[in-house]
Amino acid sequence: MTTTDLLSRLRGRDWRLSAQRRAVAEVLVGDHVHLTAEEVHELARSRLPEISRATVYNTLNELVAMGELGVVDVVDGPRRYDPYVTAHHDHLVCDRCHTIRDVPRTTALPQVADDARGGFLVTGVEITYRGLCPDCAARYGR
Amino acid sequence: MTTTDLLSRLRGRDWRLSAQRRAVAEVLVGDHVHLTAEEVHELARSRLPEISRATVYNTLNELVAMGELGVVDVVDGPRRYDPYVTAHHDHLVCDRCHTIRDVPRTTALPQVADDARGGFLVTGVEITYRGLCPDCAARYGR
DNA sequence: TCCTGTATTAGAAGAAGTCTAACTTAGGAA
DNA sequence: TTCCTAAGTTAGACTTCTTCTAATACAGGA
Repeated sequence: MTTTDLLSRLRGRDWRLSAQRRAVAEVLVGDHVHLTAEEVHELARSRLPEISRATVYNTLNELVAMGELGVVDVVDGPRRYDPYVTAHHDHLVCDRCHTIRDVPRTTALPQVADDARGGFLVTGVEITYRGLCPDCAARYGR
Repeated sequence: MTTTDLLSRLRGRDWRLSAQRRAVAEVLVGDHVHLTAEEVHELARSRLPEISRATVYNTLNELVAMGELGVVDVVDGPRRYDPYVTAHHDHLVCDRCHTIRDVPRTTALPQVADDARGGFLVTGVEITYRGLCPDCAARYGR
């Protein structure tokens, strides 16, 4: 297993690693983690009780801008942050409880036909599968 | 051209078509329209000045639940509503100005591998291409 | 040590959407 | 007609999530 975690990647960056930023980065560990800002704050607080909400948001936004953190939008509810940016993957989202599951991207990357692109510069593709997670499917689905 | 517009589709439904609901539906016309709730309210107001925000939101939510209206989430900024639900298509979203462009879905539908699905019931797939629209690419891109 | 720019903080403010309670309306029953 | 009921509408309060602001703290270089 050679996945480089967020914290080690950040050491190689020209980015001041304060105690607060470290606390945020330490919490964003694992390949299948999709935390809300609130959850990150909660967890970071257990390492550094005085860390503020604004700092958590600032840090998350910076990490996203640096490309070190992904964002998953589940339509309902708050944004989720995904530290697993080292391999392309897609998301299964439960329409009921908003659980997210990672799925490897096996299909060939979809392409936009040249004539449909109309001058648009395409830099990325997101595939989101929607449906019901096992729990919600058992409870409400068929 | 045989695209059935939203309003005609609604006539075939068991759904009371009040003046307010009609105003909302009349505004959601066209195959490449992605309005925010605020924009729908604004336009509906020009037909029915006393229509309230709550009614616009209620109506939009009902139409979405009925499957007669699509939702596009652009991560930043408000949700957009897309009356073009009669043909599968995907979206190109500008990361800077949040413009949306429809693209026909030409690729085969991506599939989730059985072993990655893990009991998840998949009901739909959304493909979102991200990048810069022509205007923003000219201004900021390379 | 001083200086400068970056980070952090609490709390206010903003944006988007939902909820509440009162009011209106339409249609059916008596 | 008059009454009744259920559905629809309304203004405005409220929630939730995120960003902004202004004050303060801090770190590293001159």
